[in-house]
Amino acid sequence: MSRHITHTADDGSRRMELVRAAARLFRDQGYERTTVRDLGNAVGLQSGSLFYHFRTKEEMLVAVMALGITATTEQLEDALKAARGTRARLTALFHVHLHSLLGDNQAALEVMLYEWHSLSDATRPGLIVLRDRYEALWQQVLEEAAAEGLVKADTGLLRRSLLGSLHWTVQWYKRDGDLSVSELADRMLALALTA
Amino acid sequence: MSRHITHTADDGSRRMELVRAAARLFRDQGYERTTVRDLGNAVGLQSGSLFYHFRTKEEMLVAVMALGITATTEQLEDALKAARGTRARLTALFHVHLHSLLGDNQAALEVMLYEWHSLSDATRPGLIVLRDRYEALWQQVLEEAAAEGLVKADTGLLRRSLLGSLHWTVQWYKRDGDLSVSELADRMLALALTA
DNA sequence: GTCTATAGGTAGATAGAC
DNA sequence: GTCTATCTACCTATAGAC
Repeated sequence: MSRHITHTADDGSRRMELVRAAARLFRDQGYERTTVRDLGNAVGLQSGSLFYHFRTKEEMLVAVMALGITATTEQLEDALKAARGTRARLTALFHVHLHSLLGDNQAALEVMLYEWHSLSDATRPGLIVLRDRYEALWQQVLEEAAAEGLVKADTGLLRRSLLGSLHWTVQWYKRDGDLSVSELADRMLALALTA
Repeated sequence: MSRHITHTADDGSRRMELVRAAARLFRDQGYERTTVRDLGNAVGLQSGSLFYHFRTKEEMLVAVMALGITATTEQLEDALKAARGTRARLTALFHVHLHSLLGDNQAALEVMLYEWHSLSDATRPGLIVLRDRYEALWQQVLEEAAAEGLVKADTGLLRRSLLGSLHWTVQWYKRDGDLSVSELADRMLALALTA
């Protein structure tokens, strides 16, 4: 009765376990190179059994991506509510994003960013909605900051540039180095400030 | 006798034709989803005939990537030589990079940036050398600019942030919009300047 | 829910004729 | 150099037993 449900919430826990395993595999090997046998092994199932939980392999990719962007959006909403003042909200943008991207067991957002071309045309629009909701939070804070002169006024392009900078960190940041994620967030914010 | 040569220069022209077609297909569909039959069709060959020119499909990917980064490096070297003054050299960084990434028939650099995980461990080091040579040019100019107070002093992180911003443009820039590549380069440079 | 077994398709690569 | 033909391997997904 609960087969093939679309939502990504923490239900049956079997499904969620699969999504988390898929996130790590898709990030490390790429979606196409990850086989359903790999996915089964990762959770101790035969490959055929996966299709009780998901209709197709692509449905797993969509679930991973949706998890990545919705979880990050929720974290950002909470952090923004707690932040007092524009400067604190700017800080929240950078910290939440980088921790979601580079923190432990945080593969889902990276998959969301780097596997767009593996999606079919049918599934892309739904994820675009989720992405736009996240970016709208950024846009609001940036406009507020620009009004106070904290950042430059070209906020639309600034949003895209900053998000690009942050997304790219997954390509070079080494967790075992001496730069912590929080330090990195602070230094990247400093680069964006006008003063 | 000239089978399976490694260099990417404009030799036989057949090989180069293949590399250019592969660049477009790899960019549009991704490396894994592009079949050797697709590649053959694109140049009017049967799939088996490709393997006279390249030992493996991956060798084609490496050729595409090497072309993308070396061609861009050469263009940047030329532009930097011609530029008078630090400000002009900064401008060259942004313009060359974005035209190489977003200009007509410029798929190779994008493949270089977004298909790293499709490379085997054996082929990656060679491309890293080429990438580092390109980024070294950026680093030099940024340090020069920082010394003059044109950009912030955290040049290592600045280089990575700016390159991330520029790389990400392929995800949202629309060539048929009203923003030209040159305008975009100028506006992105403006965001990076301290004043 | 998970298993075994396998259908049905397509992938990269090779061999030998021309 | 390119073609035809094909090998071998592996892929996603399904069927039916338990």
